[in-house]
Amino acid sequence: MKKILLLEDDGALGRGICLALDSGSAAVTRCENLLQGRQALEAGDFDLLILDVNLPDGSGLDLLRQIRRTSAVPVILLTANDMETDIVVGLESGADDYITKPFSLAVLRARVNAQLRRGTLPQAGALELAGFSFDFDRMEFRKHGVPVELSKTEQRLLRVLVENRGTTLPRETLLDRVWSDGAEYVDENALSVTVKRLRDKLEDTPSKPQYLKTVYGIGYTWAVK
Amino acid sequence: MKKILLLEDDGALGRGICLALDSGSAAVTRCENLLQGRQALEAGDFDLLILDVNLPDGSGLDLLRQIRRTSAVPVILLTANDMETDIVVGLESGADDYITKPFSLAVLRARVNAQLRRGTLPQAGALELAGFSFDFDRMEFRKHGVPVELSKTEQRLLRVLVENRGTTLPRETLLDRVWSDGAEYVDENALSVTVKRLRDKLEDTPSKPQYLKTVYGIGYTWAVK
DNA sequence: ACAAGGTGTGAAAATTTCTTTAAGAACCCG
DNA sequence: CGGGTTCTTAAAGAAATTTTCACACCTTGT
Repeated sequence: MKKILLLEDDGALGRGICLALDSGSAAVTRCENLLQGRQALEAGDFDLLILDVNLPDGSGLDLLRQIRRTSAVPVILLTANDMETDIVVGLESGADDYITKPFSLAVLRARVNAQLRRGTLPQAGALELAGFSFDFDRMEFRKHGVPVELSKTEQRLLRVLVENRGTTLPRETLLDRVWSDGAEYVDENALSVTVKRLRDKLEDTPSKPQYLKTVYGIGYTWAVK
Repeated sequence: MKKILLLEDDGALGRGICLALDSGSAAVTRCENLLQGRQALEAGDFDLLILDVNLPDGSGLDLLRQIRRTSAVPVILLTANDMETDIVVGLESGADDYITKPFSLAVLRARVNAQLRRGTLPQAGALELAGFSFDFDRMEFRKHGVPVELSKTEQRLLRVLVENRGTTLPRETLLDRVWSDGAEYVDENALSVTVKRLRDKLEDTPSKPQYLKTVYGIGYTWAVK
C-alpha cells in the first residue's frame, strides 16, 4: 500500500485526483496549502508527492527544494504553466516529473505509477552476494553453493534486510514489514529470535556475525562486503 | 560520467539530441534501429535509455518490455504520438518518462537530468566535511572513507554540533538538545564524557582536537576547515 | 491422533552503552 | 604566580538492549 501526498488548492481538481488515484494499492492524503503540507510530511512517511506549484501561501518549488535537502522521495509537479523555462526550473529544482494542466487523469495515473514503480523492479531473479545466492521467487537459498532451508518468516526478514543491504533498518521497521499481516501485537523478541535463527543458518560464526549485523539501539543491517 | 543510449532513426533529430546531451557529465551512444540497440545494450552498461517508439525495424515498446524483464534502467520514451492512450501504454510498459515531439532540447535535457539524478540522490543526505562523511539517515559515518561506529547518544551530539558547525554551542544547549527525552536531571559530565568518546573515534589526536573544540567556559564547537 | 517443523513467549545471561564519581590537568584572571 | 573554576580522563556502577535458551502453541501432513 503506497502512500501519496497531494498538495492542490483547487477543490474540484483535488477531489478528482484523489478519486483517480485512491485505490487498493495507494492511499492519498490531500492538503490545500504549504503549511498543511509541511505538517503532513513531518507526520507521515510518503512514497510520492504530487505538488501544485501555485499554492495560496507560496510556491511548491520552495517546498520541493526544502524536501530535496534531506529526501529523495519522488515528486511530480503540477502546474498551469507550460512555459519551457518553468518546466526546466521545476525539474532542476529536484522534481522527477512535471505535468501541465489541463491533463487527463489517465495520464496522471500512469505517470504516478511510473514513479511508484521506480526502484521496485530490480528484484527479479536470483541475488548473488558475496558467498551467498538468494532466489526469493524459487525460495532457494545457498551459502557457498550449499542449499540452506529457510522458513517463511526467515525468508521475509532476509528479503527486507538484503533488499536494503548497506542501510540500517530499525527494529520497528522490520517488525512492520516482516510481520505486516496481522494488526496484532507481536513480541519484539520475535525479531531477535528470527535474527538468531537466520544467523545460525547463514553465518559462519553465528555469535560473531559478519553479515547480519546488529546496530545497537537501532536495529539490524545486512553488511555489504 | 553517465552513459546514455539513444535510439532514434531521424538523422537530424538524433544529432541534435546528441549535441544537447553530450557534455562533460554524460556520454551518448546513438543507434538507429532496434537491432543495433539490442547489441549496444548487451555490450555496454547504460545509465539511461532514450527510446523512439517508431523505429524502422519495429516498436521501441517491444524493446522496452524486453528490457523490463531484467533491468530497472531508467527509460524515456520519445514519440510523435501525443494520444493519451499512447502515453498511458508507454508508461505502463515500464517507461519512466514520455516526451512527445516536437519538444525543446532544454526540456529534454532537464528530463534526462531528472532521470539520471535518481539513484544518486539517496546519499544526498550525507554531509561531506573535510575528511569526514556523515550520513545521519543511514547512520553511516566515515573518517577518510573508513567507517566509524557511533552510538545513539554520540550520533545525536555529533548531529547537533555538525548542523551548527562554526558556531559555539553552550553546554546547556547541548544537554537540552541531546538529552531531550527525559525531563530528569542529567549530570553535566555526561556531556564531557560523550565529547571524549566522539573525539576518540573521530579525531586524529583526541587530546589535541582539531574539529570538536572546547570553548572554555561556554561549551563546544565543530570547527569548519 | 500423532509426529514434525515453524513460530511466538518469557526469562535469564551477556553485551553494549550511559551515567556517575573522582582525581588531576588546563584555563582564566587578578 | 596562585587560586578558583572548568574541562579531561579513567574507571566503576547502573541502565538499557540484545542474545540465547527452553518451552508451549499451532499448523500440516501422515
